[in-house]
Amino acid sequence: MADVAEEMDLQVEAKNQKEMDLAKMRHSASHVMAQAVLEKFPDAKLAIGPAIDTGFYYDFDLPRTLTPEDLDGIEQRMKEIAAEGHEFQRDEIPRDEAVEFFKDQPYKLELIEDLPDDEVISRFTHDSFVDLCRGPHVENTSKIGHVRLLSVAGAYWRGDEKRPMLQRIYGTAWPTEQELEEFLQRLEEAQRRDHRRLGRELDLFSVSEEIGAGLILWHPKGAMVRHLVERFETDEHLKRGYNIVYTPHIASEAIYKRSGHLETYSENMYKPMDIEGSPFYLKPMNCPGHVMIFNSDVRSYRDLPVRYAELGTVYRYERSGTLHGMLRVRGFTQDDAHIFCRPDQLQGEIAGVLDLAMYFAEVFGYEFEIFLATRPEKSIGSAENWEAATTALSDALKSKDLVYKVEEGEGAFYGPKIDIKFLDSLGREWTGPTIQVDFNLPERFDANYIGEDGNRHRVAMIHRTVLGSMERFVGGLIEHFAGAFPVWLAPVQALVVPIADRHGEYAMSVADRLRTAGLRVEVDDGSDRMQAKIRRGQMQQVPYMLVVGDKEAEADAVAVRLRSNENLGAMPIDDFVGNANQVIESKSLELMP
RNA sequence: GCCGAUGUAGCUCAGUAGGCAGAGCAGCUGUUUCGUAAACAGCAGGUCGGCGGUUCGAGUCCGCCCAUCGGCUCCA
Repeated sequence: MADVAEEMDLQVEAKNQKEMDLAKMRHSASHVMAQAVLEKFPDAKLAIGPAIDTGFYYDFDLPRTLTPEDLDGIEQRMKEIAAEGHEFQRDEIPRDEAVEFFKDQPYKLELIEDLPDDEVISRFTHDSFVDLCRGPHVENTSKIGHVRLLSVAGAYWRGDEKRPMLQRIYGTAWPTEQELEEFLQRLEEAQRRDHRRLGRELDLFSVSEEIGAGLILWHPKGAMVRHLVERFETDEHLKRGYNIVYTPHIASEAIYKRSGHLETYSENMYKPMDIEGSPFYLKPMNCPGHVMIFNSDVRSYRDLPVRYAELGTVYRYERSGTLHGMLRVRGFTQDDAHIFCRPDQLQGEIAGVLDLAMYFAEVFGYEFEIFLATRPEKSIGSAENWEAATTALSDALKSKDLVYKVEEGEGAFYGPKIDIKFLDSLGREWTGPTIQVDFNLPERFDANYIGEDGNRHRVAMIHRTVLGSMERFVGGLIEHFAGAFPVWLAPVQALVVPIADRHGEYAMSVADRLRTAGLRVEVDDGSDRMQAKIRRGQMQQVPYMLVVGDKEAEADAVAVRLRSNENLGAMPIDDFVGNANQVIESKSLELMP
């Protein structure tokens, strides 16, 4: 038993080894791809070609833009090179020789220039292709795995928009054909779940060119999902001692001067509008408003902590090319809150937020990963404050027995933070809760409280969100559940399906009873055959389809079909209502108790 | 914003060589009244993303603009 930890270590090591092998294989595949590209375009300038989580890429400066047909040809040639089994050979060369050797490759020259003086410069050669590379590589080109080229995209040299735009070819490589197929199927599955596609198919939301890019129109069904999430969110906050506040959507320039947003955040703020000669801004953040509420009165240490929560709608400028469905928008509603407390209350307050975050993760069925970001190089606030706040964050995490990873220097300039990433049912990461300690705003707004000693003290401030924004969160939910929301969130929970016209009246009476019992119900009283009605219900991911015909009308029953394709047969209406309400009240992810 | 691609009916898409704008699904009307994932027939539906240009004639060719999609973070 003593060896459990050791066993775990071995597993971690094995996992790391596997990842390294995969990266080695993929990076080697990128070299083979570069050879194929260079054969096709002898004048190509090579940039970099690393392995990434999903495969690999290589950036090229080419005489013309690539087409999908080019990719087919390049992939074909890669397979030939792989079949020929050329050995990867490493050699080291002095810096001046490297400069001479890569004299026609400006990007490689720049890379060499940036290498530290004492760095060994190495090349890898296979067949006719030589690349500046640290390695490592697989032994020969036959070991690059099962490769598929995926897409071509623009990418700035070194990610810098002031530098040349290169062409990047993305590919993936896997040890076996089967793993490649599984990966491609996961890609398809992700496409099938895309919230933009499901948003249209399930009539949840849309974006109108005439309203404007990056601005979400919530249709009744999507709005219902959002409403239910918000209601749950609000109830939980009230239970946990938060006070709800509302702050305006626009505010005068003065406040953003004082908060510092005009200095540090103006890139994301819209141009001001003129109100009787004074500039007003659309609010990009809710914090200044909450601070003003805190400052509207003298606060005693006995009043603290104060927790202001707002489903606050903010508007931020995002560059047109970065917009993405509901996930990256220009106007969105945060489930925002600011906690004002004494420094000695920080840890407890942070623990409270963690508790809430963990509860939400559980209810929505997300796994999660936690990151603690510490003081960056450029920062404000005293070393003692940073130390105390960072300790409060980590102690709060420890008090909840939560495992976390420290990200040194990744905190905001105004304070350390905890970032929690939700992992959805496909294992993909989503922005989750964040908890930030803020040293900046209390200073700028002189936010304080009267202590036991009768003196003024600087208040401690926590900025936190649990769901992020309603747009991003609901967009994430759509993909997480592939549109099949748990019953408590389903916009339509039950679809009553009369078999023939003569059952219409009974169907209506069933629907009325269910509505009275609090369920969201629709009746499909069209002249389609039952099969067609069920099909529509299935495609709309309605959890319960209630078929009613002669037998059911006679027995005061409904025949319950679940969207999981299970047919439960006839059930007294009261039994169905009891079951459904149990599922709904418990926010179960199952369809039946 | 930048690179590339795309934009035709509510949705998915076809449209050949520049010569009267099409299909399936959805919608509407009628027939059918049916027991667990698509009944049958008919009808209607379009500023071909927008603006400008070339042409006798533009969905098709050219220019500008808008929007959408894939990227621009994973650093030999």
